[in-house]
Amino acid sequence: MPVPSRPSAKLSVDPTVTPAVGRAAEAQPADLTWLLNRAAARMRGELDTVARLHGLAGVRDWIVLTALGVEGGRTQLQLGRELGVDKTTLTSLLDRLEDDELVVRRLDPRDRRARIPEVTEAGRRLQTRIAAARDEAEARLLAAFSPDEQRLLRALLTRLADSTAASGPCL
Amino acid sequence: MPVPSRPSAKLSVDPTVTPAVGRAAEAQPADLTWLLNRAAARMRGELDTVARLHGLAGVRDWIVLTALGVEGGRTQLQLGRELGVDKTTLTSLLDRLEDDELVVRRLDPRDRRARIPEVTEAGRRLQTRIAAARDEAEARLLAAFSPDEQRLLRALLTRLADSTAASGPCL
DNA sequence: ATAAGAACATCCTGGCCCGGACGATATCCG
DNA sequence: CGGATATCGTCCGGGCCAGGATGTTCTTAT
Repeated sequence: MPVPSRPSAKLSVDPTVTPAVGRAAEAQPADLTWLLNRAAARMRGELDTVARLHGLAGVRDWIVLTALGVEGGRTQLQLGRELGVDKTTLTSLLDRLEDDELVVRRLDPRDRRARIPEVTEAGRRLQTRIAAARDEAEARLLAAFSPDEQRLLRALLTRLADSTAASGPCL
Repeated sequence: MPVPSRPSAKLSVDPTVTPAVGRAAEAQPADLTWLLNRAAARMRGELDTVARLHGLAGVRDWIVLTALGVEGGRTQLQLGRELGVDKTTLTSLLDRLEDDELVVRRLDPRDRRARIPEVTEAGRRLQTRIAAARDEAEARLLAAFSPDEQRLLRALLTRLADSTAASGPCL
């Protein structure tokens, strides 16, 4: 994950690599990988907290809910691939969600081996609530940025995310 | 952790954002949490691959190596707190690194309970090699960005990372 | 000086996740 | 039509990580 920053070279004369592991952020061009992971971990943690507060077991539950809400009709395997979770993990995730009445496993009418998970009305409502809370949390963390900066950040990250993995897993 | 927010969404109503009613206004901003996590996961994966290619078990090993290279003299517990890994996990991490002669556990002369891990010369060399490979990988992923954009991205992320967690764990 | 309590590292146990095997079903091909 | 092969979902075993218990050592108070 994150990496304790290291100067991509340049002005650092020190062969022992750049100092500063976490604190004292320091102005040098901190390693991008580390910066990204740090910021991402923070926001993921925030979202995870929100999800737990709303009764879910973690972020992943919410992601599954969201994915199903965006587009249904996929089998578990397809969904797993899309989300980047192992099929077996998805099984247990869905078990829990189904217990909580947030999703239902319907039989695929065209393939009786396959199950097609669907969000229930309750699941949809919960997903929406959590999304709203997440937006709020994001806004809080972005308070120090001007609208222009926020747009810029989004734009840059979008380009970066797109260029790296066209449609890779997101977990 | 990210959220499968929608693709370039055009006409699809995005459930991840406020469900409002009709509003088509505003090209809704792709969820920042998802963008960040996606980009971060990609880069972390890249670094992990690099670390494995160089004989390590994963990114974490490299992070430990780096942290020790930056500043030694810390006990395992202190190091664990700094890095955000559980002390027990750090124990096994160090076991492996010590087997590979990349670090050594010295006894703290002032507290015989404590061990002070130190990087060996071999460990230092390996750390440097991997850091160089990482810089290369980063540069590759940033190829589509102009120098100005790269600086801007770094600056924005630095602000975000700083504002979120002053000195939280980095794992 | 000594005894009580805290601190450090390790070991052990439980939980989570992935890879492989299994039963059920679908598809292909003769 | 019928058998061989591939696919879907679930179950089982191994590996990894966090939390609790343990042995050793340091610190503090009497």
